[in-house]
Amino acid sequence: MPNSSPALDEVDHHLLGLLQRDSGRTLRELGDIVALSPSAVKRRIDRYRKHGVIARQVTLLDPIHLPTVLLAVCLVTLERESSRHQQAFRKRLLDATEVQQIYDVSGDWDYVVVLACSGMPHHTEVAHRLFNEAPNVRRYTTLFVLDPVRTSGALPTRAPNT
Amino acid sequence: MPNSSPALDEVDHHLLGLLQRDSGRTLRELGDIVALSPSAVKRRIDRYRKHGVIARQVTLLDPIHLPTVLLAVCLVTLERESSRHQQAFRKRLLDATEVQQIYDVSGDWDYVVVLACSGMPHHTEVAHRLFNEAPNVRRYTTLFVLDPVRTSGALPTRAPNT
DNA sequence: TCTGAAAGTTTTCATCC
DNA sequence: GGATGAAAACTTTCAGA
Repeated sequence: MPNSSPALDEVDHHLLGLLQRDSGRTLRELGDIVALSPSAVKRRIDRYRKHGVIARQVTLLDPIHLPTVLLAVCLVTLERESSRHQQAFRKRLLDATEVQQIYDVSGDWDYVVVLACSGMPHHTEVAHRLFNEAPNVRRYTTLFVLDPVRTSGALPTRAPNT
Repeated sequence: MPNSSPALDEVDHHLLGLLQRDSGRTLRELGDIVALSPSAVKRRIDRYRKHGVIARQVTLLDPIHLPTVLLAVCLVTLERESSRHQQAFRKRLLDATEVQQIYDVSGDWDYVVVLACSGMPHHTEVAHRLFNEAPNVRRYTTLFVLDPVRTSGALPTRAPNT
């Protein structure tokens, strides 16, 4: 069970926004921006980590500079929504390194899955394994990414007018 | 125009994989893993940056710990694919902070757009502004995210069997 | 291009407010 | 919670191979 996070104040929202856009700044730079000492900034960041608000820090690569990368958005509907089958389907996806994103959604489809493969043969193999061979996929369609216009963004840490 | 990247060797693939999963390691830790001195690791990372392979370093938040966040995947088809209208549509999306991801895709839809809003009223307002008020959106559908099973992943830096 | 060491910064931590 | 300052750790740079 995740820790219930204490309320975030203005400085927290500011810091989390800064960190989501660029995690390369030093504690001093962050402190200068939010008017706090480096150690005060550190204590806050340590708290976000402890409470799980911060999941992790990563380096994002530019797909444009990796010409072999073939991104695809797959829309999937399962045969039955029994918990057991859902779990099996999810596990299969989570175990595949090619699966960039998985969203369990409501609406016309059950899942949105973003695949990052190295070329079409790789994609075909992965899609076949994940979707055709799965016992409970009713239907799926693949939208190949022609241009990854934006591939990551920040999450809002609070309500819009707060 | 982006620099054409020189070929990546084994160590490069290894390093880029490590950095994509966790950018918090020190040069020494990375060096221990790939059997290189800290300065050799640094020279390589500097090179990735210079060539644009590394886009940026960011902190990822856990949507589960931001209970107000409402994620949605929107599928959009435009009225006409004229370059001018495409550009206007893209600019609108790129200017909106709520737009997490934008994929220009082939297939049943023209664009896949991931929105991160703070609650349903916010989402409704954003979707209305981006899709209903746009002059060239023929149709769109919204898949609300019930569970963000996985929200980020690494890109493959090379072909699968290389 | 690597290593290893020196110089410069940043992070960490103990202490006090 | 926050500030400060000193110690530890890390990054950066550069000479030498």
